[in-house]
Amino acid sequence: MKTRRDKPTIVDVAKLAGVSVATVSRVINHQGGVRKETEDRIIHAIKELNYIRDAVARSMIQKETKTIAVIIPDICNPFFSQLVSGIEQKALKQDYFTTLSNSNDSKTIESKIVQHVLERGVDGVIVTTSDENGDQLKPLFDANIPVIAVDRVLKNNDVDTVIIGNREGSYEAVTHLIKEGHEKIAIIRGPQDTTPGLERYKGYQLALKEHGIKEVTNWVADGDFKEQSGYELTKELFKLKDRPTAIFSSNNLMSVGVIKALQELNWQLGDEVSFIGFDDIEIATFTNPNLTTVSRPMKQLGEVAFDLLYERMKEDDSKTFIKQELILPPYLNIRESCKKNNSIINR
Amino acid sequence: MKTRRDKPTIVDVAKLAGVSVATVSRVINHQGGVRKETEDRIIHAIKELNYIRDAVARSMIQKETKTIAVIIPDICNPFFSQLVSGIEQKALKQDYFTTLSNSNDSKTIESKIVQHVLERGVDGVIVTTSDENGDQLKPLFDANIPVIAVDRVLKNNDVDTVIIGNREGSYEAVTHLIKEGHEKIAIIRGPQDTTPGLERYKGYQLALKEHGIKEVTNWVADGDFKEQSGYELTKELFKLKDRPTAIFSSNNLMSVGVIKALQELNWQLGDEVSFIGFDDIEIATFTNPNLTTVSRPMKQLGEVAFDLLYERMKEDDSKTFIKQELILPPYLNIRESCKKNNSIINR
DNA sequence: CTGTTAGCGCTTTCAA
DNA sequence: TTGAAAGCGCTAACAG
Repeated sequence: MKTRRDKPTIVDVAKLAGVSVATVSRVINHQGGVRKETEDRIIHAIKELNYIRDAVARSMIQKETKTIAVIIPDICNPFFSQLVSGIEQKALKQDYFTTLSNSNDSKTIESKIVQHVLERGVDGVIVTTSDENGDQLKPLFDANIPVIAVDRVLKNNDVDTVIIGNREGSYEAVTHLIKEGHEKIAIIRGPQDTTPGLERYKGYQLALKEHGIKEVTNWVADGDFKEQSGYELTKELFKLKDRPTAIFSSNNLMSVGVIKALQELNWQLGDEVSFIGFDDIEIATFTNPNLTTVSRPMKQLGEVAFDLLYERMKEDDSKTFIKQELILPPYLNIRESCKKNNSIINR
Repeated sequence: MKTRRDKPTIVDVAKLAGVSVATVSRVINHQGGVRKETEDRIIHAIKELNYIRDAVARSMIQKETKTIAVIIPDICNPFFSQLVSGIEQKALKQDYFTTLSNSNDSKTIESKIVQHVLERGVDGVIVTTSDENGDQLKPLFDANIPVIAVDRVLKNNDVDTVIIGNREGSYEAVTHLIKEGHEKIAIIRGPQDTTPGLERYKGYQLALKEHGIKEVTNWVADGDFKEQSGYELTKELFKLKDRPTAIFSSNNLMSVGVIKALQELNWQLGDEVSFIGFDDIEIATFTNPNLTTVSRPMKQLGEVAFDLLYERMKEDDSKTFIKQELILPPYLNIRESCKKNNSIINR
């Protein structure tokens, strides 16, 4: 075990310099009002003892934390990196410090994080929860710490929320496909018990309906937001006698699976089948043709989230809470994978 | 301004439960030896007041915080995500909590992070520094907090270090190219004043030398580890009367630039020019042919780093410090972009 | 089983 | 210009 007992304290310095601790404290904190001569003696003693003031003891008195905590479910997902990046930048401008924790999509871990965050003290929290029911965040509410939910909602809590228009995004994507002449459009759905999974499907349905296209059961495939499911479901679609002429994938990971399957099947992207995926993805510009995607302003999402949090932190406690919900619009990143192509349409 | 002065303390709980603080402390820390009935009363009081124990005050006494800080230069770089992921997992097993901070490759910010980390208290720090000179980390050393440098060295400090064999990696890559029949091999270098930049170049030189191939100035291009430079330098190489038959790129971002340039130039990858890049990259399996890369076990890097840190944290201070330096081997991820291809070699 | 009390190392009145 | 002393919130002997 480490022993840090032998570290010199302010008392040691005071003794060596022949002054009181108060005086030492004054020079350490550059508060002035100390005779030059005394100060020199103290500084000398500090050097002599290699004294370092204990930051922990200090922060016990100086209560301000100027710190916010960010909790995300997957640090390896580039979307969250972007999000955090946006938060951090804004925070720094207001002189707030950001600490990041990764729940790894585990409610248990998220719960531990909350505990930790609370014990060490923060002024506010921004969270993309691993569980939209949100019981694990209750201690934060109890402690009256401002919380902002981002990208995922908290179903049973009155919490400020910033999300992206899921339904609008997929609606636009599918509409675009339709405008390009497609009618046989498949969707690879995400889990229907999550907001993004459900909402993106609803957007799909809406687009079809508005254009008088009937939904075909065979073309609605149920994935789980993971790469493998996109891969497998694409292979299923390929087997169909009546193949779709376009595929809409509900998230980035599944898109990767779709593209891999397409390559293996030799199902020509852009030529025999069009594609749009929800969420941008690094490989988008390296496939041939490039992938059209529904993109989300992740960085902006982070910025907005911080702004909202900042407002809450500055606000007086007594003010009655009125939940704010912001929905940022996604945008269609039109590249080549969904271009009108007569060889598809008229075959 | 928020007022949180009124946070309940252990004294409040004690009062409400009608016991002493000692007893409250006992139940908080699950030390046992408290009558069930009393305990219930205390727990009730804690709930009632929404009491959370102050970790800062606590760690003033119990010198352990069970928390480590990780400092990285770029949260958006997937390599660091992987690294952190490795650290976190190991840490969790030993019941350590990980907090992550992003210096954004700024020495100033890194310095602030250090200050913050010190004030809130941690048992150890793992850092990929933004500045290999490392003055900004001095306060950590002064405070005698164990520090592990990872992926980047700290030139002027005696610090345990875990890195990947940069020289070996590029040596292997270039050797592989040579074995495939290439002699005209270009390198896109990184900045020569950074360890990775320099070392990777040295590996390149070594491989050439060992196989009796003379280095050609025209084929040594100076990049800056950013995508744009890879892109531009590839275009320069293409203009050469005597074009190389293979390109070795010193990092992931530049590789992306190289591939983009190749596509634009219609300089056929795998057919007219072979390619190997240092660092794996998501697009590797989406180009045609797939990209061969020098891969690094980032996750393992993180695991090893934590193990080392753990050792240091458990160690007695009195032990004289002997710097440890671990170098993990990279490995060649051979895919298709460097296959022997007679149409290249013998033209 | 439970309470009293002495710190942890520092900052900050209040006096001198 | 300096010092004495009261905490910050908690833990850990030591007593009962």
